[in-house]
Amino acid sequence: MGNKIDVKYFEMAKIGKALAHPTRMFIVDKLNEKEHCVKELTEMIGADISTVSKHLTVLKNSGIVSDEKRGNCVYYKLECTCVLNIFRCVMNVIQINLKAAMELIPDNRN
Amino acid sequence: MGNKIDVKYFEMAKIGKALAHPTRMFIVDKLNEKEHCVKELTEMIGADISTVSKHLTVLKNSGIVSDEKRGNCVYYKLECTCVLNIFRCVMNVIQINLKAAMELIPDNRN
DNA sequence: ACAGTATTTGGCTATTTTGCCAAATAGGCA
DNA sequence: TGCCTATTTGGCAAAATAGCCAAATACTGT
Repeated sequence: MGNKIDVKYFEMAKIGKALAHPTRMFIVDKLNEKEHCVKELTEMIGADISTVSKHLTVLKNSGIVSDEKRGNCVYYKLECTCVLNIFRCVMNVIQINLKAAMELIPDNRN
Repeated sequence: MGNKIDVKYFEMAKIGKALAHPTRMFIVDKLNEKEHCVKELTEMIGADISTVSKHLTVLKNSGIVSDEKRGNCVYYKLECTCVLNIFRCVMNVIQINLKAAMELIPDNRN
């Protein structure tokens, strides 16, 4: 790969990677409302619990979420709420894309 | 994969994926300053030009950058400047992570 | 200690992503 | 037209990611 890329960009990409999966985006969105344990998230997602656990590990390793064990369960919560800015921006990009796509469609008033 | 994940999160993850590579983070950072053609970026990055071209295609497909052909060259520029918020947030997360890491290191005043 | 619940880890396969090379395409200019 | 530069595309091998199952781990309550 490119050998002139500063370490900084690898760190940044690590956060990008953490957000590069629908399930993880979903998790971040849910944790925004309130903390959840693995089992709760698993039920919402509908995948194997080991899969969900691994997604949570990815998010934790990137620093986006943190976990705390209480009793039988491990609760995850958003560590950095500025991630929500990312959400807003992402929705913005999607909207821009959508608008551009609409313009390609022939106007049906003609 | 999880069958209960809304389409919305797939769209969001598509943008995450676009930012999930050091080279692409680098490109976004450079395009923030000013537009660049593929050759210029390739020289900065130090990879094969076809590789850089493919990274740019990924960014373009996600809607983050746009391209314009002028004469012999194709110039790319940031389409959605709100991506810079993502940058700020990402740097923020990195800083938080760093601080946490520092606290693990035994204080050398002792 | 034992059973039950919640979570993580190991292992394996399937899929996706990368990155290089070579070839194709496009525009500028003699 | 023919040559040169810039860029994209096709193809392929290497690497990274995802998701499931089974097994290991951790904590609760009996």
